[in-house]
Amino acid sequence: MSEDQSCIIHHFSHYCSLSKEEKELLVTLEESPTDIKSGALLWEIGDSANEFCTLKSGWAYSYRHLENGDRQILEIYLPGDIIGLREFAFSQRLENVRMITNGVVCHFPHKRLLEIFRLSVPLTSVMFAIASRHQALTTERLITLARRSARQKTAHFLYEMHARLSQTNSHLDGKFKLPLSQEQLADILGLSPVHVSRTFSLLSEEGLVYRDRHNVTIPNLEALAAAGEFDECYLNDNVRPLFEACA
Amino acid sequence: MSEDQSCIIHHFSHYCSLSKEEKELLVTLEESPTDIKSGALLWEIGDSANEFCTLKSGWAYSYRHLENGDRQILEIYLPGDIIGLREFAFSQRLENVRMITNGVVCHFPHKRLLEIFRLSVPLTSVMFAIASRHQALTTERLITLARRSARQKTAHFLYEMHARLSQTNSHLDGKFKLPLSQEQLADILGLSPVHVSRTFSLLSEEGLVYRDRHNVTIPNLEALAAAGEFDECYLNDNVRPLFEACA
DNA sequence: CGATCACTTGACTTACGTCAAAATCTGTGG
DNA sequence: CCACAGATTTTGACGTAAGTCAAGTGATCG
Repeated sequence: MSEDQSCIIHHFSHYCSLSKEEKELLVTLEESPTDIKSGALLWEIGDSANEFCTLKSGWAYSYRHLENGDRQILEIYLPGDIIGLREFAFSQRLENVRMITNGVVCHFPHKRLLEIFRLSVPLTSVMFAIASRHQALTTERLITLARRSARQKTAHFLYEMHARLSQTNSHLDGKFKLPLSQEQLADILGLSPVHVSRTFSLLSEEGLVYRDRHNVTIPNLEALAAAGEFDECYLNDNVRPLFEACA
Repeated sequence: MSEDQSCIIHHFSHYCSLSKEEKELLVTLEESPTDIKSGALLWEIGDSANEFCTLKSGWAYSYRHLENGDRQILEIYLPGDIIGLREFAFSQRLENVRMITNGVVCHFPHKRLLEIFRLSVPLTSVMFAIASRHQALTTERLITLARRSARQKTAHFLYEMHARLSQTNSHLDGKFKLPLSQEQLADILGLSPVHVSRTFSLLSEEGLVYRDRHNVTIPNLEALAAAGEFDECYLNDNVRPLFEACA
């Protein structure tokens, strides 16, 4: 596998420029890529947790069921993301993970992370930075879910997806494919499916978001960011150069 | 400063037994303890982020303001907690942090963390484990805030506080001091202050929680856990031994 | 002993949920 | 190319948890 094809290297390079050795170390995390079908489970709550996955292609999501049968989707994973970081401290899975589309994942055991710790301070720092960025993302979503209106939640989510996709796919230009049903959107946003439908209608009337099946068009990104009170800071802008760590 | 007084060592020991050298390394993180008054800001959003704090004593909380003036409290910090992990990847603070009570904090620069990365794989693992446990906590709160009723939110929060306090203070036995106003509770739980008041009345009528000023009494912990749909897993039970890392 | 602050209680409003029916899309086989 | 079945999505009527406003009741403190 060439380094250029590795989306994990692409992901890491975002934080810090990497030496050849570090790249080689990372490439080993993406051995044995496995095809996986849309709708398939990667793992379930309670499964033993001793590995991470990198998502080479496709979308996935993690979720939990509540006692009343509601489902909360916790995270949407996009190509290049690492799945399962959350459970490094635990012996069991704390959440279910399921593929949204067909995709390819690579498994690597937690032990490999310890090797990284041993071999490269820069990569360790990047892993830590990724975890902390992840945390920032979750926090932002927490604020949105706890406090904001359906309109703001939806705008915020769509803007976030666009922003995250832009990172790897530079010329989206306000258009992207969102392979999620409204029921799934409801489970992400903490709304009912019918209210998601109404909210999309509203956003469309306002000219903020047009949607045809799974194709989303955002004519004015700034307007949508404003509608969702989206705070740029937490995603990219201030990602720390970490040059001290890498130098 | 003796090692026995160090609450950071106590905190870390929870994850993994530490060698003498590692303890010494940790103790250096708690140099220069600083008194800090109730209500004082540790930092504000936008401040440059180049250090963590350990909280030796007292309570603190992090928060953000929304555009409509609402405030969301993101995290309550208890003695032994590390504040500011979230911002390791960022150059600026993403949230405000304020003391709830008088307390003592110790500052240590991000660079020290890189030293830890360099010097000790076990400590690096523990740092990572702490970050991942933190993430688990935030995720659980996200689910609660997004999906559950005021009664469940309140029960969940109180149970969580009790559980976290029990970790360092073994014989609480259902009684503890909660130095938070109902307005602050509202800002944590995503409710209005008046609804917090009503919810406490309800919990009290149900015999689940009694409260006199800032003193909370929980006669039946299991009943409260059930009311809040509290899932033990995510806090302690499954914290990974990490022996492989330490051995 | 007022003055200020935190909490409680009640009346009314609102955003979102629920239920159920209608409309639309998707795919399959004839 | 059409017909039909099963999902999704939309629309409408109605219910409810929690918000808002405002007045009242305690605490705490100079």
